[in-house]
Amino acid sequence: MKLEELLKSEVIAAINKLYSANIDASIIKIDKTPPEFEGEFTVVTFPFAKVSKKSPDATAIELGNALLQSSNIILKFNVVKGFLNISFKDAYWIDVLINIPVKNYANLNATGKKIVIEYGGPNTNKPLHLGHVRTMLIGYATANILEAAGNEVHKVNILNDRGIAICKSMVAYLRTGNDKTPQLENIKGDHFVGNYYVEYQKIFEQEVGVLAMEGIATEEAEKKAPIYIETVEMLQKWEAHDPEVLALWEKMNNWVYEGFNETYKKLGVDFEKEYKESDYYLKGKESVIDGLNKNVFFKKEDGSVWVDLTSDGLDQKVLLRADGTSVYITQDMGVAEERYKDFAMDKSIYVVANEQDYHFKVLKLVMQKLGEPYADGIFHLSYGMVDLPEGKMKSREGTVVDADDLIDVMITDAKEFLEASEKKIDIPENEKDNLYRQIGLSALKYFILKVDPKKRILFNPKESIDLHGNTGPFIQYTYARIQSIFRKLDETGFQPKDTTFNTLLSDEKELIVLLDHYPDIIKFAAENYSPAEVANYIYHLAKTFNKFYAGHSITKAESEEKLHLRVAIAYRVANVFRHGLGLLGIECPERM
RNA sequence: GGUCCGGUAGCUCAGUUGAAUAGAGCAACAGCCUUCUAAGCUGUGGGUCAUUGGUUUGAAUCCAAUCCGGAUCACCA
Repeated sequence: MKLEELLKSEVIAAINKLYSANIDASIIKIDKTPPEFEGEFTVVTFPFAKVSKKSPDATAIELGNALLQSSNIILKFNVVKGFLNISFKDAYWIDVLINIPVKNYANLNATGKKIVIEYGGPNTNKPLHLGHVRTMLIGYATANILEAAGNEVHKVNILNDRGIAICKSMVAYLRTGNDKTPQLENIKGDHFVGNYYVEYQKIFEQEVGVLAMEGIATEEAEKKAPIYIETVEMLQKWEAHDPEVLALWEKMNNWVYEGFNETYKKLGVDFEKEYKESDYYLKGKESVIDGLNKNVFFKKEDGSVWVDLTSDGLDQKVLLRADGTSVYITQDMGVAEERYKDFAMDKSIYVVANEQDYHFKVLKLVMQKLGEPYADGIFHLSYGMVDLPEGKMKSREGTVVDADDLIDVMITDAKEFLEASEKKIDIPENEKDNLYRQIGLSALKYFILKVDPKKRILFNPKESIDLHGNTGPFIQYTYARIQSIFRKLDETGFQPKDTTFNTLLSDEKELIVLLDHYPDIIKFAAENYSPAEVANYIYHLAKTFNKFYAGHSITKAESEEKLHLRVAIAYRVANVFRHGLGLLGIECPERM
């Protein structure tokens, strides 16, 4: 953005000289010139018409001439309907190009800020699904982007490991499990435990059906089903620290964690620390009592503790039940407190679906009322739900897209595509599986990350994700083409060097202008917590490079100087692909 | 009902601190491989930016109202 700042100050000076008027930098609007017009940057001159007392066109021409006089990097300008399009000298852009570092480009200066970002948040009674995949991909990519933008970032997970749900799996296992284990059955641990959750539902419905035939109303039957009663008892025993129940709970949760870890690894996400709800759900109580003492919470006659948020436009919320046990928000208070002890963060980002918008508003307000130092830094990165063609995913109806299945399908599809293509990929047999994995995952990750997190996603499992157009594989492919050029050049003993380039074609200049933007894109993506910004930029860069590639040869450039110029461009474009895709958690195959 | 989020091409999405003729991809059609990887490139067709009104030199973008979709408003998590 250096150039735009420079241009702004020149505009201010020129307006002052021309019209003896002082204008504020904030009214100057400088855009990237759209491709259909000549120039690289455009100054919008409508706001100056007031001080020039002339038409925007006349003002633009006078301003353009003044800038041409005062600046030594402006080559020429043209005016269209009040828009002043400015072209800079090729020498300027070549200077920009060679000053783009080939290493650590777009790693911005340290901000000194510490950020904790939470994503994942699985329940331990069943395997991960597409919704978790979206959280994890958004969380992981956002963490990378924030880090590149100069922040100290800590990635954490929260495991919802207690409560009625896991007890359902436990009860069903006791009834029908016969001491089986995931190892014996050769099933991934989380799926193994999830199967008993499904089993619970089956038994439950059966028992409710039997009671219904005895003439009991459904609502009542659901509470009288023997397996439900057993589950409630199980939960009570868990809360009473019954050793047998605790042992079973731990055993089954550990199976689940083994399964989860496998999925994290496949997906390429990781965590610095995992918080278990069971470790902290009691700790939130201390904060609640603290709030009572500070008079920011109040106690009702029955002993339950509440916070009144009506003056903030919300309702009254319960923080502690009448029997003194915690509710959902109590444990989030406890975890937040613990997290601050661990990291003393300036900002806490929670990557959680938008169905919890209300919850996080409450959490932030409650922490602010308690005067916690990290309260203002709480930010809910709210993402839209993932829909299927037939509507919302529903575990009860079995329409949930399983994370492991999805990853496998993507990789298999990539494999089938490559095997069916006539192209001979010149890679060793033992590296092929890795390539299929890289491509399949890239299709999945890019598909999810290119969409603004706020928006809902429509996912159609029947149409396997595309590998053409605005996709991850398209960008990988563009990268691989560049690498192929470099391999060819290496064979000829080519040595890159800085020659004195003269002129630029518009396709070349366009690439340099785009490369110059990259650090600003990172900054913008970090400020907006939006991996989609990075994805869209990289796609645009790939598209622009392919246009250039189709029109001009690098290895057979018109001259030695052009060869070196184009190598310098291509090398930096490839670096940005690797860096940008890396932020999204996507790998770059050297050939494909 | 209150609150929040969304509605842009047949489909999936960009564009929303106001700015030129609203852009991509997919799908359809027509071209381009003796030349660095055709997963590519070029072109054609496709739009009441949900609707109406307002602010402005200028509105997909800001404001108001309405319609449609979703979420949420539990001593569930």
